[in-house]
Amino acid sequence: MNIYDIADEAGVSISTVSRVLNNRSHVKPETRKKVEDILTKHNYTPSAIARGLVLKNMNTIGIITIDIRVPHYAATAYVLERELYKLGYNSILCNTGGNVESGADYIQMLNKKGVSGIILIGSVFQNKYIETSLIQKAYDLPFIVINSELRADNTYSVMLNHDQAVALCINHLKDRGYKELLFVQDAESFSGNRKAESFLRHMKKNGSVDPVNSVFKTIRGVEGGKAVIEEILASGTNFDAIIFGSDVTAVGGIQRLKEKKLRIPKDVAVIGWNNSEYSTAFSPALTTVDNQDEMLASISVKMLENLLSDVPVSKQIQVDSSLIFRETT
Amino acid sequence: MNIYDIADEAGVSISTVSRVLNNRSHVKPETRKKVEDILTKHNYTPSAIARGLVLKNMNTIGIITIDIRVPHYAATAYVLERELYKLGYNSILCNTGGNVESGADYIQMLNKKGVSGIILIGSVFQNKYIETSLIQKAYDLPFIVINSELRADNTYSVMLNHDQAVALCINHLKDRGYKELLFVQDAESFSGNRKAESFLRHMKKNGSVDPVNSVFKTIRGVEGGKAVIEEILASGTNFDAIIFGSDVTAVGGIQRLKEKKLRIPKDVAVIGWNNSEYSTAFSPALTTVDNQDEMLASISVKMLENLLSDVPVSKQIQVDSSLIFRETT
DNA sequence: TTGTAGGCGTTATCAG
DNA sequence: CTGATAACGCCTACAA
Repeated sequence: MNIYDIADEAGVSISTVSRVLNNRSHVKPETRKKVEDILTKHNYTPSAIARGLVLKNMNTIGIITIDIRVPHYAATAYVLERELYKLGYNSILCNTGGNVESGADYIQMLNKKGVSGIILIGSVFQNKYIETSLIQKAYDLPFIVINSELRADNTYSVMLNHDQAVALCINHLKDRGYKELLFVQDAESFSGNRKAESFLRHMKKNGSVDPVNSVFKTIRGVEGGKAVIEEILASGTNFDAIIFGSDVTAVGGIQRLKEKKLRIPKDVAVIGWNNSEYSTAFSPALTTVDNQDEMLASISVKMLENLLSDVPVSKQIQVDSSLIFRETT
Repeated sequence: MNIYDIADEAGVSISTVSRVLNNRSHVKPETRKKVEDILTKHNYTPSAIARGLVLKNMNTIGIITIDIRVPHYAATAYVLERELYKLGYNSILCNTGGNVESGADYIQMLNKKGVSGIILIGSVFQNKYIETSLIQKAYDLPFIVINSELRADNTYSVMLNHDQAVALCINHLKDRGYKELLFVQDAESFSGNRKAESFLRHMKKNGSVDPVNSVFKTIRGVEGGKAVIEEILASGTNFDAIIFGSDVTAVGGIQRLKEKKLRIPKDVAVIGWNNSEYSTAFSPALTTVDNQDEMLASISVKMLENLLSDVPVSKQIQVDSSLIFRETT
């Protein structure tokens, strides 16, 4: 059933059918009614593909992430998809699995499928490869990058103000009387690096004795958290507060700290990051940084919407964070 | 840049270009080479939309779920997307947010965008509305339903063998010497109901004294777990083992049990469900049911692939589960 | 082996 | 207010 069939049955031309379909003016009420009846009678829906061909636009956008199973990414993707849908767009989900080439592939596919734009969640691309090959493959598509950045035209970044967030943590801990702060970086991503750098910068500024040795690295997760505590203890570093790059890692860290008979927050204060389910799932409940996933996602959609209607948009937006106080500080 | 431009530059017709594009035979090697050079020179990729119009197929499939933020669903979606991509399909992600009408909307959109099939993760639709309105909107599309079912033609189900999984739990607990088993249902979904029904059936078969009062309901999550323990305790029911509908809820339950000075697994055995991150994040590590998310997803993709190539496919597939033994039993 | 022409289902531009 | 007709970019008989 296509527009011709409808036109025939209504005894009008396809132009008229098209007009009522897109409810344009310049069509007599009676005619409109007649066509609409037939439309609903057949439960007719126009082919988005054919429309896409002429409009060069399928009302879809691509969402690329490393792995949708990461709760933090899923939270972002959820809001993106829902907001986009409200605006009439469908979302094509792409998981690169951490493979950059696979990401470039996706971009090419998305491009030929006529997406209107692409939103990247996190550090999907981290090397220079991207800035040559990849952007060529879709140089006229707008890219929104959440919590990372791409050095190319028509790419826009929306990110947490990591620097401000870290400052929040440090000030809170200082206020509470903690003096020897540590940061645990549990990802080599853009955000991970930013947090660590900010931490170092603030510590130096505060005249901390040995800021350089106050950052420890581990892998994200409960085990990583346990391991890094061992490492910190073994290093002989003095500390009375630890900021973790994410809640899961913090949870692992807390477990090991407890096993070592260190009381929280009496002996050691702990701050997590993400305000995830983990932060309230166990006792003591984690003081944590609100990652603003929903906000970042909403802003990204708004930005894309503006971009697509030629409304000027700033190249980068940073969103301030807030601390959620619970039992570990 | 389109197929005409390429043809012009190569001094051939568009049919020839089309042939090399789809690497068909019947084209002289030299001609092919010549065209290919120009193709790569311009980094040309054919428009999937135009191709879709004539082929009536965009090589995309729709994935509908209630909420991608649910880890269990995200795990499924991840595998679905990756496997589908290997087969050349892109995935359009849809979150209904629990709204059935919104789900029907999605189906209509997917249909007019020319998806080749739709995969539902979980109990996206649970009422009769679906079976009339919804199926009409896309009656010729194949539907694969994971861990739920739809009463309509061309819908196929892939699900965990809940009955076998529950039997596994019960037998394991009995073997360990536990006698008074309880089941906590934490979702009114298809799976949730199936687990509870299976539990009841097995308990009756085993001649349990009061099977009916051995199922308690709560809401999914840490708080739900805590609450249901209070309820169980208040009810005066005797018990020495509890099977929870999911790990998160079990984790909450364990916390409250511990607070009540009940030792695990000495006084009470606990089994979770999903083998999620929660099951190993805390001590004691949860004995849990493997939900087989990856397997269900893989099978779903395989099924869809067969369906799309007219290979006969069974209407329903059930996958046996296994128990992962840890410290709570 | 290659080229021509028609069709896929819309939208858009002109006339009328 | 309405109707031809030409795109949109590709695939595919059918011809050559």
